[in-house]
Amino acid sequence: MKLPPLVQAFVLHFGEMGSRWGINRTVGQIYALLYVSPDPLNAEQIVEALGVSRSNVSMGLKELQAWNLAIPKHIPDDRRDHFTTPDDVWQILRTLAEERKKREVDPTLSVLRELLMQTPGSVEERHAQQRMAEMHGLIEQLTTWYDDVKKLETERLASLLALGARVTRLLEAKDKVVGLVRGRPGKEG
Amino acid sequence: MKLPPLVQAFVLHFGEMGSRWGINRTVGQIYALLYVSPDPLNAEQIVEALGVSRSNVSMGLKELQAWNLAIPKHIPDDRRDHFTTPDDVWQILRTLAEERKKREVDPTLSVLRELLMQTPGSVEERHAQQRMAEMHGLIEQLTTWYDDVKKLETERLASLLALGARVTRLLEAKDKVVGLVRGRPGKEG
DNA sequence: CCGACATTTCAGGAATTTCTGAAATATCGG
DNA sequence: CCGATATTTCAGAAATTCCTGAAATGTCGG
Repeated sequence: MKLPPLVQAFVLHFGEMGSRWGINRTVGQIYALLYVSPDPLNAEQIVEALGVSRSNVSMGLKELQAWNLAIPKHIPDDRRDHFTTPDDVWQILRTLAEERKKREVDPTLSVLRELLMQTPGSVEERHAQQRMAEMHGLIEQLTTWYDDVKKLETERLASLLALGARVTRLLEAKDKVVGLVRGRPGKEG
Repeated sequence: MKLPPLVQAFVLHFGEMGSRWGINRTVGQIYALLYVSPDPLNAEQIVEALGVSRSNVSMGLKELQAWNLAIPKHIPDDRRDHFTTPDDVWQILRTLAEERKKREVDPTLSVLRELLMQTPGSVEERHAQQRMAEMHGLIEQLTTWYDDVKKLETERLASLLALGARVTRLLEAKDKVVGLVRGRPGKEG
């Protein structure tokens, strides 16, 4: 691997973190490399930069494309595929959230739904089902919120983030004034 | 593994998902089992329920404790350690977020900070640093928001979630009325 | 259809992670 | 301190995941 020191450090870090993020080292490194690269790179350039096999790069790029984290960019008069990462970091965040939800949350949600349909055959199963219902409720609430928030444009999302928890205070104030929660007064004393 | 069908299905699912969550099968299964169990379980009971080795359970429990996802419960007149999961699913969510942040985000944040301190030695490094700065900015904003929000009690967090993206509309309305953003008028036309 | 080049597939070896059984350590009542 | 019981450690076996090189497949201009 022959890369400017700064880039190399970044790439190596992403490789190491890979396992914690549920991707493998090469995939992490390829992503990092594409992310900081000023121009789209082709597979051969990645091979040279990272010192891994051509086939490994091919598989890594395929996985990154499945994650929508590497996008092919055609370079005129060049038959080889070139790749970049989406350049807007907010878009990357959305993509990441979407894909992780799809892979890590949705399957569990559907299993929970299925199990909650069944009739418990014992006290233990009855209790287990109650716990599953709690988990299901939480996940459903989170995903509903997520589906809702992901539609926001970057600018609004950003300003919402910037507001942080202060948002509650604002809402409470507003609650009192406008009677937002359908006539009920504010909750806190 | 001899478990009521409902429980078994749940446990097996968590085992399978384990790899996607970055934990191993046994750890996932132990967690699932404890989660749906009406009473705290000791290591031997887990061994019997899951059909894995005693030592594996020991290691699994240790890891879950490191994640604060298994908590020891002392049973009177019994020398053996018994374990449960925290019962409030919201608390579990917080714990999970906290631990994942610590393991998956913080190291990257500190690497980024370090690399951003260095002086770039070429145009490529200059560009790479700019990209890193973008990533750093995003992560920092997210963690600031997270630090802020995690202090909210469950009830407020829940009602904030329930509000979802509608929160922006409320804020815009309020913005216009109260002049929240320090005298600036609302942004959209 | 051919030849040149680009990419993908895939069997099997390498590396890593997980799991086990045996031994070591810890903790308790007496 | 002893014996009984509970837990942890850890070396190596088992399982899984990752990576490579070779072969197959795809794609283009001519």
